Amino acid sequence: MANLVLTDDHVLLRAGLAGVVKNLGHNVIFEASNGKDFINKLGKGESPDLVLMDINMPEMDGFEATQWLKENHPEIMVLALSMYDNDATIIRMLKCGARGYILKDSEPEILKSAIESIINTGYYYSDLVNSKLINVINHIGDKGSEINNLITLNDREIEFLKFCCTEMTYKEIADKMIVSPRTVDNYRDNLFEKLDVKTRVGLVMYAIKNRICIP
Amino acid sequence: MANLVLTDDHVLLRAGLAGVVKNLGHNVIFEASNGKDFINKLGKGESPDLVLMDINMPEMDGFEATQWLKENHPEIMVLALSMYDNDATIIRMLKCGARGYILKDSEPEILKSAIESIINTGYYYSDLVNSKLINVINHIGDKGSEINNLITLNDREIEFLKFCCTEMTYKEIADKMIVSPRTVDNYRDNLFEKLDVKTRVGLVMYAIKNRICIP
DNA sequence: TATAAAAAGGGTGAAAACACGGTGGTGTAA
DNA sequence: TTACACCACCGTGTTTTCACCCTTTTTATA
Repeated sequence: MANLVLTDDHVLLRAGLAGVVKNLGHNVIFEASNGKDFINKLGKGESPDLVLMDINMPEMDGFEATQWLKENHPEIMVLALSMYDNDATIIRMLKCGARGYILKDSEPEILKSAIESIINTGYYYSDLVNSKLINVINHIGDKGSEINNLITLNDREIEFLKFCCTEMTYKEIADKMIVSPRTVDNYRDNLFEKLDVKTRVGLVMYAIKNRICIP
Repeated sequence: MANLVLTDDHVLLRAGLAGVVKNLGHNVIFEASNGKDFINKLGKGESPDLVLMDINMPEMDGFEATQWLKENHPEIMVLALSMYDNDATIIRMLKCGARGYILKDSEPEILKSAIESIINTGYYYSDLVNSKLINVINHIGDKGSEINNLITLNDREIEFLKFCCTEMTYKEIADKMIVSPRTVDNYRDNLFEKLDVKTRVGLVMYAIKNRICIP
């Protein structure tokens, strides 16, 4: 029996999770609809053992909220709960301090295992996470591997990627970002190299897969 | 009190929905994880009054399943349950026969209203749906409005849109589709006109928004 | 002040975007 | 039947943007 917090912007999913975890004998001390909401509610009253954390949320996403917990309340553990199973998201979430990562279409049985494992051992490494971790190990040092460049996407590049998902030309993007078109060329070419893509469509697909741009 | 079926590929969300609708005094006769699964399970045993239908599902999506119900079991009503609130999706789902459309991040109160309204009156038109419908009315006849072209996307154009979401050049797409590059130019230009976009990125974003391409 | 990183630039060939015209098959209706 | 509209397909161009190759200047930080 543990004290949990649910953080997800989908009320109905939260209601479902609450029901499931209560059936598993755990206690939901509060629910939050995004990272900001979570931080606000934390501190008032009891502190949770474990947070079930959605990733894609408005205001403040799961990455930021988990990172914040790592820095401010390292004793509170996080189980990431996501719709997506792409490498970059999983690795990034683990880097932010998540103790485990499960998909939203998991069976309740998986959720049960994950919660219990994290409460008892501090971690839950599912096959999904393990396979991604192995994948990372196998690709360390690979030129152009996105895994090596996860953290090296700076604010400027993220901003640029968002603009790439619009119908603006690079020249227009340069105007928006108040830099020379040549600089934008550099942003693009660096990202081509980093993300191992060759066209703007490749950039757009990367941005969407990694929720840099929400379509 | 009505007999419901939940169709969604996310087990945890289904569990949540089940809890919520049971609390509302309704009866969940079975759950399905996608359209195909739903059709298979239908017929065995009791027939539902209402189906809570997710849209984006593997195997067979909510559009197809709802269309199938309209043609084969028009007495079974559908409440669409979606993550997304874009015009095209809502209109398409209503065209397929859905009696209402609510977002997954709705409050349980909304779900309650929707279910009761559909059971009692046959329809649930939320503000969301109404605003989209009004939007449609206001844009009927607008040149380039995607609303007028919802159904006129043919198989060839859909196939082309999928290829647009890759890093292939138009020439390579032409080879794949076994037509002349010039024909591909026409596909593209027609879609520019139909979807009111000006660049390939616009096509990609449309394809993703409308689940023609799943990133 | 050495050094790395960010920004800006020049030039080139390929691709994309846009324009205008043409063919053959289909269906509809005067 | 002829005429018309419609659609899928293909051809020849022009202009703009993209993708990729470099170098130089500016800025930041050790």
